[in-house]
Amino acid sequence: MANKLTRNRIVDTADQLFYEQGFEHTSFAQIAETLGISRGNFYYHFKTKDEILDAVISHRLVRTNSMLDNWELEGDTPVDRIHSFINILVMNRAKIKRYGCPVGTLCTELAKLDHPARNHANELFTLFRTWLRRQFEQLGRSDDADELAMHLLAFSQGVATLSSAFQDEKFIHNEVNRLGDWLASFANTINNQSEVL
Amino acid sequence: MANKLTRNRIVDTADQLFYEQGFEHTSFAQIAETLGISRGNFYYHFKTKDEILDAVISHRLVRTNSMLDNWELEGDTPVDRIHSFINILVMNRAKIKRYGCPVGTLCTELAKLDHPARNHANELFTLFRTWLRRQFEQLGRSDDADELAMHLLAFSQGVATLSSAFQDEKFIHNEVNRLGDWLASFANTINNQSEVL
DNA sequence: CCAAATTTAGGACAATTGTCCTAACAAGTC
DNA sequence: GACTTGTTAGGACAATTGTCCTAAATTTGG
Repeated sequence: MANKLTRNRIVDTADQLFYEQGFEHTSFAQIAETLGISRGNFYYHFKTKDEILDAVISHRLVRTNSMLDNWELEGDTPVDRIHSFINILVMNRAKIKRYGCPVGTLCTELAKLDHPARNHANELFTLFRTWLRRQFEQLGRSDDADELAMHLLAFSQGVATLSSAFQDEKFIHNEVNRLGDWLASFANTINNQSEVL
Repeated sequence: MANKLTRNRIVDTADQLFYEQGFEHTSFAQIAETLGISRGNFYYHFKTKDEILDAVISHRLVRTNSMLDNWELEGDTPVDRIHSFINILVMNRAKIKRYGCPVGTLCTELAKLDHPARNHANELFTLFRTWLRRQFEQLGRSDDADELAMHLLAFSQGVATLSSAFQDEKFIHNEVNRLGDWLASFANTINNQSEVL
């Protein structure tokens, strides 16, 4: 029990490699080699590749959850908090440009593989969706809070996909600024109807 | 030379399988088996897996190009033509729900694999981008035509990603309607500045 | 109808995959 | 210090991967 350390290191490394190379393209051997441990040791901690995937997803869920919790404590207004979400794109722009969105690309891959862990991975999206919905509700938009949450989520996904394809960080900045303007229209007048789109 | 047929059938089948399962997860053997031809025959037409990928991408480029050309002939106004683009989401909603966007998912996968054919695949995006930009220019939005094109492209990507993750066709309809409203704001007043986002 | 060229079938190849086993090592308990 | 438990190493396993070869079959052209 003393050595939860190795297990955690496996999860961390797998997490990173799955993100950068994709789940299927990352092999047992490569994770072990990256860590400098033997495949036998690996097998002791995880019987199957799917088990690592599950552990990685669970780990991401925990991390994402605590990140969202922090934003809820830090941000004074719902607009501030939504801004934190949008700013992920800017903060992680270098990695997004290279590998896309960690959530979106994983879910897309698992969907194509028709992988059992698909629903588990989708919970990551649900986490963001629910959190965003709550923010919009607090903005007095209870009627279309979920719609707005999905809209914002979709758009950030698209920005990640295109900035990766075109290798363009400036595009991220452009669209984030655009989103900032859009978000500002909520702040100015509570309960007004925002512009279309 | 008479038998360009087999080659075409290989490309068609590979195209479909790459879309539904991903490039890496689709094997030589599986394509051959699906077609009912031997792997040896396969090798006669394509020496490497990358060659098939290139052929598939080229084929998609040709098809996409002629589709865009048709839209340019059919649509009376730029708004009509852009509508044709947006409607891809509705037309292909069933497949998009299952496998995501054929262009986006392929580019994402090749980016993670750091595959030589990456740029080739990205030309598919460029095709749409250039075409959309031209439509917006014809709408009198020369200044931000490219920005609008990228914006629209990004958003459709996001819609595809999320509808696939949440297995939700209704979301596609919602967002397409939203885009319709947004687009209408261009039609009503040429050269007005549209709403943010 | 025969010879040349194209196309196909089927199997061999080394390399890699995920999985599994056994033996050695480490650590703590009595 | 012996013994149990948890951890690691290293290799074996069948299956699958992309690639390549050779021989048979088919089509084409004179």
